[in-house]
Amino acid sequence: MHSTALRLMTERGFDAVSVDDIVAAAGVSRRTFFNYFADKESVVFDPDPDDAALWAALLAGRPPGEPLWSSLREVLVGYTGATAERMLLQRRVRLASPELSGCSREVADRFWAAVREWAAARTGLDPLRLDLTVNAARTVLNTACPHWDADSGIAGLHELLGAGFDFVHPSHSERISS
Amino acid sequence: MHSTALRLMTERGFDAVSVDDIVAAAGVSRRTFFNYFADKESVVFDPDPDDAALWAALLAGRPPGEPLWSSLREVLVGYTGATAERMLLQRRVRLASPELSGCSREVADRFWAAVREWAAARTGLDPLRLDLTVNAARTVLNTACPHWDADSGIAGLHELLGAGFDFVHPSHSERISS
DNA sequence: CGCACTTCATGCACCGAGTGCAAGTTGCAC
DNA sequence: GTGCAACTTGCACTCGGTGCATGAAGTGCG
Repeated sequence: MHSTALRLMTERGFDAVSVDDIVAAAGVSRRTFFNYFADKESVVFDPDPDDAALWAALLAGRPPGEPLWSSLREVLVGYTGATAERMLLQRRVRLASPELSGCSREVADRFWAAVREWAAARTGLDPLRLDLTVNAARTVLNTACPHWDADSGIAGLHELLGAGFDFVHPSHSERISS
Repeated sequence: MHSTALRLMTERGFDAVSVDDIVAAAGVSRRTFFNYFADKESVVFDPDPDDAALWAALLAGRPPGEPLWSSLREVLVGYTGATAERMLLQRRVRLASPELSGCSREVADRFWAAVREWAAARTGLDPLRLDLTVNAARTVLNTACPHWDADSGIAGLHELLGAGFDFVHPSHSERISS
């Protein structure tokens, strides 16, 4: 069902594919679709259920004392690398769906909620600066993706991420996160 | 109609107020509502029609040679200052509407499109870094607002904006925008 | 085998957002 | 008055999304 939906969306674009189209093509009922996906956007942006374990491992694997900003970069590189096919597929859906350009979201909120929680437990940053840092990382990802030429593969995205993380560099994040 | 809608939303929350509620309370037809607002969210987030002139003046008023990052901060301070009542009202709607917490948007896309265009014409930044800078500014605003205690007035927001702009400081933006 | 139990898909009725269109209504210029 | 433009309205319709009850498998067990 998932792949059917994504196929239709890459062919026709997000808005041009209704939920009825998807369930008809996938041979399931409309209600079943909404048992699996919270909404239509979830088809594109929600991670595999077991991705939670993946990003938890990535977060847990960051060496103690590493600057928060560096940790965020590495986790994003690791996560997008491990889910490269999904990222590429997603990119194709976006290219076919100009109406999604206003949607600044590349990975699910659950991911960022986990990141924030992890960062809060790890650093002594005040809440404002903590949110600024995490949201800045999110912005780097969300800004890099539209500039990403999918033909360059996931390495191309990682290059953009690296440049973005170097460019947007919240001050003092190394000193504070020690 | 606009004030009626905002009043209902601050009382009951965004989702708990249907468009039918609004038009019934305002004494207009449902269709007329959608002649004035593109969608329900526009009631909360869209600017006054003549705000466009305001932000255009703010952008045009930045001294030549000023670092892009500083310009963005000053424009945001100026804009939120000039529309202080709206910002405060908006904050109250958000507080009454937990369902809006996932919506990272404080001012309309039109505003940011204008900012981006202005910045593109003004600086020699490559597209990626340009988007990173503008989006970082947007993130600072969107992050500051949830941390804003509306009782502190618009000055409280400006304090958070200042701290945010100081903390998130895209590298070299002074040198490049010269 | 028959029985209970859970799990999952399904149909159905329903709500709310949003659009297209055609028919009015108002007001203004001539 | 007539004509015209701008605005409002009602209506029918599409689509996304939810609550609920039903019913079909599949599983463990005596």
